[in-house]
Amino acid sequence: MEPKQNIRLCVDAVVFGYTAKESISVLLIKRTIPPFMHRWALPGGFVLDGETLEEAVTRELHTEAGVHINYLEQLYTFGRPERDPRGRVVSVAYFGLVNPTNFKLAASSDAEDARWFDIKKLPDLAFDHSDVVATAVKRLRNKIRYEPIGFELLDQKFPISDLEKLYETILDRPIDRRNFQKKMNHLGILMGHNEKQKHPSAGRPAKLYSFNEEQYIKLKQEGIIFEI
Amino acid sequence: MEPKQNIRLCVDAVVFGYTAKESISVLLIKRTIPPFMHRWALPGGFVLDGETLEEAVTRELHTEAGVHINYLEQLYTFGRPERDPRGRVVSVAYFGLVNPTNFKLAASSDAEDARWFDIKKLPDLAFDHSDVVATAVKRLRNKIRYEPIGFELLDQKFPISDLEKLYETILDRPIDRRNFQKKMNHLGILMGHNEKQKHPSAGRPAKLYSFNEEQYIKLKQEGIIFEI
DNA sequence: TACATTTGTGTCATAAGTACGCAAACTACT
DNA sequence: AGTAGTTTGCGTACTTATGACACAAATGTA
Repeated sequence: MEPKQNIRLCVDAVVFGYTAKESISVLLIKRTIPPFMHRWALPGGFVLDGETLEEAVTRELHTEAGVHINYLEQLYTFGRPERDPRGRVVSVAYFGLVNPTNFKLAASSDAEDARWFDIKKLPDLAFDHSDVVATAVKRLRNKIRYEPIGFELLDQKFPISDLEKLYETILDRPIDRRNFQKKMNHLGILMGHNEKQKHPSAGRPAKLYSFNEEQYIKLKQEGIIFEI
Repeated sequence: MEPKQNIRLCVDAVVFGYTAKESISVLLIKRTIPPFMHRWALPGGFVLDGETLEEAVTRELHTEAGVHINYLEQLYTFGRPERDPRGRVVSVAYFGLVNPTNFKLAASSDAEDARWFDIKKLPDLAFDHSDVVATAVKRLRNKIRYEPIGFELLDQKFPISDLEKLYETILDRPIDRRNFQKKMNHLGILMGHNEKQKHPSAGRPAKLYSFNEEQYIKLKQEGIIFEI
């Protein structure tokens, strides 16, 4: 009655980080085992029988790259029968954000190496992982326009210009600095601190802000839509 | 090296239809086999080894309910270990839209019955299917605000007021008829026909329109954002 | 023919978005 | 010190979008 299936299930994670304050990076690991041995790939692996999908992703990220994740959501499930040379492997992909300055990447036994790659300069990836990354980049571009996910990528306190540059990088278009500040102040999801940027390379030191999550949740409940 | 997995994969479909022109319905089937025998559930079933996920959904919709689908996209993958009493079954849920006036529901051997249910008056569902439906309703409400999916639910030619009532139903709030018309005309994704509504119950007969997909694709490429 | 009803078009006030100008606060160089 | 260069913070004027509402046109019905 229930057909015998020969399908295995894995999870993969597309984790974005904002490193050099000028480009968006994605976390990749170098495979130590076939197929695609010594090729770069997304961190991920087979789901264990008793764990949830989120647990599987978190576990793999920890063991393969030593990453503690700030934000994680499900992205898409890739199920093309030919996507894995070993046989039928369906992969549930996740979308993650971290602030890379918070920790050091640590490749484990499962991975030769773990590194950040600029999303505009990716190497050839294993499996269909370039499709997965492309899907994640689309999600990132869409999502940042109406949800305040940018804060997960920055330090806790930051000048508004950092946030603006992040938006410019992700959306890949210039944004008027003054209108962006006006909009952010108007939205009220930033909390000002009586602190200033320490060592600006040049120019007037900027006031530091942090994300006011309480205010954001309040606005969301009132149905106010955040959009850039 | 690769752990022996005991996970099975199935697909489920949340198919919406706009029937009585006053409420949104979802397609459910009555199960003939345990678990949850004789309970209402989403159409779906196990994925076959050689088929894609989309093929699996389409096949199940066809065999269980005789439905030809207008629009289909992936919704979310549900993977809680306890979601199926038979063991670990991960389900990839899909989101579909049809115009129910185009065909007759036909329950097959796999289902005792297939019926449309008002999304506000759902019966107790099998498995975690009420979570799945809730996720799909959220997606429907979000999606209709910035993508012209409403057309999949209406006849090919329709008066603007039908489209407006559909939006009011899905968003569950009143919309100013005149501003809605203005906005639709301004967007230019409607194509007017030199035809009028045949038998209006009362009042001036409305001009009939159809969706101008070409124009929509053009606008989308130019980066113009559609929003209600 | 009068009336209820629904559509099509328009107006007007207000809110939001866009493109700038300019002074304040800092660094670096002379 | 003083001056040039840079970046921030705040403001202004113009354009565009949104929301509330008025009114005539086209139909069915009494």
